[in-house]
Amino acid sequence: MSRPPRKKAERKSPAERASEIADAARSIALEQGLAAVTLRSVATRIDVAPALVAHYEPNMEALVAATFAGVVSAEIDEVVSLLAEHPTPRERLAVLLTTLLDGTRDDVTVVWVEAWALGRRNDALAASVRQQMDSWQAVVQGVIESGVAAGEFETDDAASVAWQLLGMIDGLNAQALVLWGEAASRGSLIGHAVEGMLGMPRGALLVAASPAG
Amino acid sequence: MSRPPRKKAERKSPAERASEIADAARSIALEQGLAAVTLRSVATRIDVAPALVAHYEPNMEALVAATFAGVVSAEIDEVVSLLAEHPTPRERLAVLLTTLLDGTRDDVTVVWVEAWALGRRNDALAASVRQQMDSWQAVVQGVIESGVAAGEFETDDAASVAWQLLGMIDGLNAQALVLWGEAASRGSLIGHAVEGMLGMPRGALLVAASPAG
DNA sequence: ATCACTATTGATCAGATGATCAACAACTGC
DNA sequence: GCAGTTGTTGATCATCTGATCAATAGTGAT
Repeated sequence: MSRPPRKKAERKSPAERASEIADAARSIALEQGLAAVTLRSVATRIDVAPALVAHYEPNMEALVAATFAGVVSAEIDEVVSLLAEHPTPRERLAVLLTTLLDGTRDDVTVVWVEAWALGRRNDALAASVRQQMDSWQAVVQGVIESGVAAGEFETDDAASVAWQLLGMIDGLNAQALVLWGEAASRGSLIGHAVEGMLGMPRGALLVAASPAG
Repeated sequence: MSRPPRKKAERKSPAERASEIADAARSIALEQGLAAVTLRSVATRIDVAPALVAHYEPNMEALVAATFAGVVSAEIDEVVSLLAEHPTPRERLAVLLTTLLDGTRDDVTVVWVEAWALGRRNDALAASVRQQMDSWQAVVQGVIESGVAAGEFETDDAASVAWQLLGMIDGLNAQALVLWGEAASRGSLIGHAVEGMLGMPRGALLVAASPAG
């Protein structure tokens, strides 16, 4: 009862239509997960025939993979610029943990979780996943290395610590996504865990993390 | 070229057939993931008509949920009995981390990851996931509490530490599943993380963890 | 041996999915 | 204006999914 049968879509330039498709795919992914990004769901959202979406994309695997990459790289950029606002490595690490674990980005977490699962049957997506994980790792490793250089952290393998940290964050977010209220608040204890990994005194990391936290 | 067209399935007792179906679903889940557990894949594996599987199960959601629960509860039982072989809480915790992070159970990790994703569209599965997470948490919490009582660990919230620990383990396993060789070895650093969470001296946890490790 | 019971099946449905292609129609350049 | 280019579409396919149901054929009880 809500579909005024679409007449004909406005004719647009390929570039414009392509980005419209990408945007639609992106918002569907964030709202309903990657699995909901289908030929027809994308077409419906921008009020266009399914065949048009197929015309613009080589195949759906590619669109899903590209959508995943877009969502995650946007998240990375956002966090990176947030980190840039803070002077010391300790602060940056604290902000990193806080912002990634406060539940603000649960929609992105859903995308991650579905990407891990779908990636087992979508090679292009699997490649995107590995690539974005590498990007994340590079960001975290950078923070850690600067902290080591500044004498705030202590480790001889910043790369591994970065991987470990990412794994922990992802796991806690996935867990929170499923339990949703049942589990303990994430983030309070991970501080001590990270202190342990980086040879910091107990409580040194999250002291005065956010001004009004 | 490999299907001698099935003639007729042997007639079996309901109990026997039901467990045969459960077993088939279980092995499919471990070999190919939960998403591969379909009416037809299960029927094919036990060489039976799809309708028979439907006859034994109220619906596929239920079978998938039950299969997940079966896989995970078996894993829990296995780990619990492994823990029972070790006397001190510190050893038990070390064994717990080691056995869950050595890659031995990657097939179960796949099931977990797909359960998180599929659970968003399968309520019965979502309920099973929450239930099994609770079971896991209880096991870990028990280890931690015994360690606190023995004066080996230090925390005033064993429940939260258990949740945190599980989240970390799940995340690291999921990560290892995707990267598979690219990432650092899991488990070496988590020891220090856990030491941080439980107020232990650096290196105290994984010393002499496994006899020949 | 015959009968009632029931495990099992083939056929079939409805609903998704991705994908292709000839045809239409709106621009653009001449 | 007219023609060529091309964005767009409807129709249609092939596959996969879960699910239902009347009909068949073993099985155990009498």
